[in-house]
Amino acid sequence: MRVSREKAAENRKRIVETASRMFRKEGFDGAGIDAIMKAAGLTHGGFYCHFESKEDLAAEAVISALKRGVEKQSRYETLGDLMSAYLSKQHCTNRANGCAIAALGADIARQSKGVRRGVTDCISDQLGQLVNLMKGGTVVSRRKRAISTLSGMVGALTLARAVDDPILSEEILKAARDAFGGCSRNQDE
Amino acid sequence: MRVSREKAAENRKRIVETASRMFRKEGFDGAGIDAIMKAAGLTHGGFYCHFESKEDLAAEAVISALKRGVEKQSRYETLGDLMSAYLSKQHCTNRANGCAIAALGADIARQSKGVRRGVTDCISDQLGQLVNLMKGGTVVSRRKRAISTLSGMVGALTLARAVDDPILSEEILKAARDAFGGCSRNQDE
DNA sequence: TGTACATCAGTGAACGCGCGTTCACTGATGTAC
DNA sequence: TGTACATCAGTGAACGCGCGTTCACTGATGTAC
Repeated sequence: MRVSREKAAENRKRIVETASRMFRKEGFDGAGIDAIMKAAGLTHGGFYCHFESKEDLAAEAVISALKRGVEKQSRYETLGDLMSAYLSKQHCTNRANGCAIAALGADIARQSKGVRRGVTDCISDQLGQLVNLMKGGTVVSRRKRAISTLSGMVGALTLARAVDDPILSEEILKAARDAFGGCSRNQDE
Repeated sequence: MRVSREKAAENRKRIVETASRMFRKEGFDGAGIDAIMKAAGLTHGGFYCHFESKEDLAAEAVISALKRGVEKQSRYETLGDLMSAYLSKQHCTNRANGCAIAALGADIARQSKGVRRGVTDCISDQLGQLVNLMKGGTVVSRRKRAISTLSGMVGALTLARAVDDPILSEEILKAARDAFGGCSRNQDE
């Protein structure tokens, strides 16, 4: 049966948010439309009232997750605080609500143009924010440090999650926190 | 028809190598058994003469790729050389023959115990090698730098591949080369 | 404001397809005498 | 060394299943008068 425009918009939003979490947890192929719709409290048939295809939803869901991530990141005042949060055991365990780049990793490169364009924009935004957290040095130097810091963040989380041994996993997170959390100052100073 | 034991062993090896490349290029879900066997010059039915399941092959293929990667890495005498190769445009483009961790990324964390155990061992080996390339500082400091360097490598490659814009992609690789390639010396010295 | 009709979000059965896996069969290889 | 038989790597058809997608239908919502 038909629902109000308001309710429909709510449903659509809920589908995107649910998918965003499920894709991060289970991967693009791991989360099916039937499972996503069920988790959003609907039936799979209605999916195509809101989206053209699964690919279409994937683009929206990833961008939604990344935008939220950029927003969350903007709340930290120092690089150290950001790093403690990003490279925490909590973030490492909780894939569904964390960084979409680390959660989807290499699969992003295999996705449609829509997904990749959105990801590119969000990474640019994230780098811009990181540049602002860097202290000292030229703009060029700060930008370089922002890039290597983001690389370290994503890589460390990927490694910490890939590894089977909790001790090694924690060691990776700690080493990366120490290495990248403190390097907001230009080391030439 | 039956083939000689020698030939069968060759075939098996070729399946693992083909799968190793195809998984890295197309992901675990992207490469099907039929396609892998065809690429190896066989038909899909014979697959189960060699492996118990696709999961079984995945574990072997990933470990094979990682071991080859560790071996390749051992040929470099300085961290700078290793970084130039790892963070090259060539490696960024050529996913099929490159680092399995960067190529499969977050999907590894979603794989079976067999895959993850093998990955853990190989990462440990890779870290051990990186420690040897680090100059100056204590063993603890070198180990920490090895971890943050590996994180930076994997993260930078993941980002450079995820991004849609070739200029940003190249910028990421260059920034990471500069940041991590030169940091084999302890910065406290 | 009330009534008649059109719209369309959501339902659930069905479709086609590709996947991992199984199976009866083949025939060259390996083994026993 | 030669012969008879057992083995088993590889073939190709078939199976069952889950997936993304389609479709006829429902009935509350929105609209036109």
